[in-house]
Amino acid sequence: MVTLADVAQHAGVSASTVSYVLSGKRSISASTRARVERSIAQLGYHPNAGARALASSRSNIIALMIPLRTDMYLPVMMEIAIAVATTARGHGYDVLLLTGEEGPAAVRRIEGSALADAMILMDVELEDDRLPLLREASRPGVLIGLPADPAGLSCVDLDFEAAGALCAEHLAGLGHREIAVIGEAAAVYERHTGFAERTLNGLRERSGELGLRLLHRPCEGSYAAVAATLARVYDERPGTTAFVVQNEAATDPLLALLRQQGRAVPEDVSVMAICPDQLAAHASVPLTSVAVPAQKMGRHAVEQVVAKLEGRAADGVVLLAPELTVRESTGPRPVPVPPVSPR
Amino acid sequence: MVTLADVAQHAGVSASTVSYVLSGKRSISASTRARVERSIAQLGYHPNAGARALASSRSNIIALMIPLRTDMYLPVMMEIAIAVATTARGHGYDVLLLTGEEGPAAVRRIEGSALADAMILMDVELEDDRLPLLREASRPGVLIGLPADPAGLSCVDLDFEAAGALCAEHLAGLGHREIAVIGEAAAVYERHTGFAERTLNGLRERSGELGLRLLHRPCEGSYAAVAATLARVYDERPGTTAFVVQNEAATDPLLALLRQQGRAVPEDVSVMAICPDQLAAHASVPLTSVAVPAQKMGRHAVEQVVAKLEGRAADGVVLLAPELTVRESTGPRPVPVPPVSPR
DNA sequence: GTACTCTGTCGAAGCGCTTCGACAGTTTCT
DNA sequence: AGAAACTGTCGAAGCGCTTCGACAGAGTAC
Repeated sequence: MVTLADVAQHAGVSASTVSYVLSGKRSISASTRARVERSIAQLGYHPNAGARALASSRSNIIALMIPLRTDMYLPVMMEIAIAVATTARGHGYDVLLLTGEEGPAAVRRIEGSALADAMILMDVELEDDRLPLLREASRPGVLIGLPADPAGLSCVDLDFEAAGALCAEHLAGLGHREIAVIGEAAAVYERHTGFAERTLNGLRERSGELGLRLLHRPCEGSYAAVAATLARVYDERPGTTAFVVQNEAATDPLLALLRQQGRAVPEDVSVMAICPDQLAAHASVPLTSVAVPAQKMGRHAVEQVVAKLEGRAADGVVLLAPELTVRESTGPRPVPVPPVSPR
Repeated sequence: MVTLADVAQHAGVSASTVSYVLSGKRSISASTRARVERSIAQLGYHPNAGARALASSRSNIIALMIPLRTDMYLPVMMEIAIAVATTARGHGYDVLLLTGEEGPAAVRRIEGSALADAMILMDVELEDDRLPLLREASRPGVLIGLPADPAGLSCVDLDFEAAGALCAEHLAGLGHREIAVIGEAAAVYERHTGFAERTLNGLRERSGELGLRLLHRPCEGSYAAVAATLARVYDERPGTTAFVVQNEAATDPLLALLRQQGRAVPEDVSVMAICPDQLAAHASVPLTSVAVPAQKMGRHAVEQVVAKLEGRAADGVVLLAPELTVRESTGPRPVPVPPVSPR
């Protein structure tokens, strides 16, 4: 194991000089710097993380807490996690992966042990147990999601209200009057993760202004569940001409079922989704969608957290503006065919 | 920040005694232990991770290197990652998340900086750059996957050859004679990640023994790609009566397309998949499948790595036996309808 | 030429923990 | 009763690094 002292000896300088070369916190003459850098390279020196953390009280680690739930939108979580890890590395940080399992105790543990310099929390609920602890913590934290009370915290999320509104506008603009929302599984609403409710609020409000009739049904992602929900929708609102889907797993089954029922998309019925772009683009009918920008969210969260660590950012909520991409699954409202009058 | 010394003073003992209470490496009288433990609880003490790592040269961190590729089987990766994190926590370890981006340099960095005590690598290629470094490293490593030469390394993976064989057996047992394999995207084969090739080997070998005709086509997961592949298959082998799918994303499109073409599953054509159980169970036709046991793999990898850290395990390859679950998508080979002879 | 300011380097202290050897006090053996 | 073996606790050293104050030497100001 190569140590700072080894490098110092090899370069013929003192240990502190090597340290200053590494950190840049004091000026070093060009010749000394070069000599030290050569020694570092030759010896293959890497600073010991523990010693560094102990001496500087900075671990250069960011903790990322992901939900444990294995039932839901894993791809989005994974994309965020990868974006977080990649961005963090770019800023010289490593990422510690925590699962939601430990709950608030994890926050305390990280804080107490100085394992990480900061935390990023995913899957935040409206009244999350971890938030009070995070507010008191001496280390910065950033949420991906939006709790009921974001005071004293930094948050990054998609503006789901605006996303909902955007959907309503798009469909209203195409002349639709009755639309159905295929939502997340009921459990998601019960957990009050917020994003689903916010989408719904946005949809409802804008729909009201635009004179759309809205029907919302939570729905599991399985084929059978989508089939049941669809049947119910047409039963309750036969005049439905457009769907908004906010459940990644439900889009494919929905398209398959509509096709099976002889309803052409978008000629007979329009479908739009709130989901990652990749998914929308690869569906059996490329879907008009509002993107869930997983990568961007991960990147923003890290940048926010790093900014706070460097003391050049305050708390605040960042809501990313939703972007609508029109693909092939939405079209004008079909002209209602007048029933053939029996003569 | 509460330190060991604070606890010691509060409990009226020396620092070393507190340390021994924590580690259990020397015997401590029951009364002292109780007193110390009460102080720890009262003060809310957490050992400083950096100091601990420095003094003991063990960080209690396991590094997990996941692929950066955002194109492929993210859910499986995520499931493994979550299982790794959960299991590791159960053994007192935290997990550091690295992306494949850094490549071999990451191995060197972890080794040099003593950031982690051990590494788990995912998405291992047959001739992986990281392996030589890992073999020389002083810290144990475990691969999830199977490289060309596993000598000097520990590996955990599904026995994909056996999985392939199992598929062939199942279909042969139902009387099928011509089967088509819808494989992973061509890029996966080109990358030589191994698992796809191994599956194919298993399928080929057993098919040969059982007199099955096999057709293999790599295929992207998008709807359009599956449609093209399917058309090609029926063009080249009109007598195909069963499909084996090894590409999570392709199953749904395949089922939808078959339905669309008026081919009933399993009456007219059988479909089986190699994919996580959850996915198979929720498809539009519940799929007979060989499970990819993501969680089990993650758990095994951690247990192996912990065993090595504790000096009670050697290198070795663990191939998990595949398990076939018969659901509703496979049935006996349809009786060929003799063409109606024109009279 | 004296007084001052910079610049570049060094030595030493100390971060909070683990661990080794020492040792007082108690048991057990003979 | 004395030797031998434990038990339970303590003090001190040291893990590899950062950082503070000190200081020699060079440059600048008057």
